[in-house]
Amino acid sequence: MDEFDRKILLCLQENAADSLEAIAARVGLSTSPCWRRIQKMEAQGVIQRRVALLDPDRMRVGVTVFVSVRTNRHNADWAERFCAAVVAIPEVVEFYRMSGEIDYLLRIVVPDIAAYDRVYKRLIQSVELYDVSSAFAMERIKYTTALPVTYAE
Amino acid sequence: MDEFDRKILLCLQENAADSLEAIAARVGLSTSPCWRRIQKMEAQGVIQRRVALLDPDRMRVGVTVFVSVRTNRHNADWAERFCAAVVAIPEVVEFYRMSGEIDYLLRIVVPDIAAYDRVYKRLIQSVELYDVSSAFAMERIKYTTALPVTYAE
DNA sequence: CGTGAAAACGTTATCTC
DNA sequence: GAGATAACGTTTTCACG
Repeated sequence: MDEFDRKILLCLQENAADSLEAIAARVGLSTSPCWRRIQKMEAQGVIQRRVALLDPDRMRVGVTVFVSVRTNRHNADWAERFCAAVVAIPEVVEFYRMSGEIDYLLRIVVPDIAAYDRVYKRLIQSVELYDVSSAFAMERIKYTTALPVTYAE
Repeated sequence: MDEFDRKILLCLQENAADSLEAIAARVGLSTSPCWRRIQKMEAQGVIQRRVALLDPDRMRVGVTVFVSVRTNRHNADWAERFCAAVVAIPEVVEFYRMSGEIDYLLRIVVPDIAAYDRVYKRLIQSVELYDVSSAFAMERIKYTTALPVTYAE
């Protein structure tokens, strides 16, 4: 991956609605090679897909909660049921298995604390959990879907 | 916002590359009213923008680290300098001011632990921090940019 | 890689019912 | 809201330098 590809990815990560012509102009290529590069990166799976980003406040999910989960049930069957239950909750937008003290970390978006409580109850009744702790975000200072392009080979 | 709008948003959050015709067919409208609804939601700012999502592994940023920051400097000047420094780091993809024990939470993406250490050093030399603790994600079980549409009015 | 051009396709806008 | 249509722009493919 060369400088041109990296520039194309920077553009597409910022704004995927731009025309091919506009992208080509910005990266310093003509449309044909620019188009060929985008096709190649889509075929390779570097570019996974294009999505629309919505305004959380206007969608009434302005409250972000990070939920740390600890378990005492370290077996595959439990993990499978827990993961399936969490993935099915639409308010859970991120879900990681962690190293260290905390076993799982969830990011949840809801309109208010009452709505969070309903999600929390759904969570704890899905499977047995050892410890669940919630931390509320007061302010979203940075949120980007754009990955750094500097490490790509 | 009615059921049609919500269905349109579900589609666009999944795949913004689909043609208007395909979206209209899926939500059960003809192209004209579907197009008008999308235009309206873009004008209102409900739909913020369209972006390309890249594969983290192929971009060599497969390692996700959550960094919890505590400070003893609770003044506006410090906060401004800290936020400006963090926002400028491309590896930081999410950055929240939190309630409770932790003052700030960052999500950082890097290729490996050595690269994380370089970001960590950049972070701690930017401003004085009371406590910084890192938690590594072992597995990304769910990650979506799609907000739940059920709360929108 | 670049240019240029043609065909195919999708979008936008308008109008009628 | 549906459906039709026309103008317009973009995407895609191609041949050639």
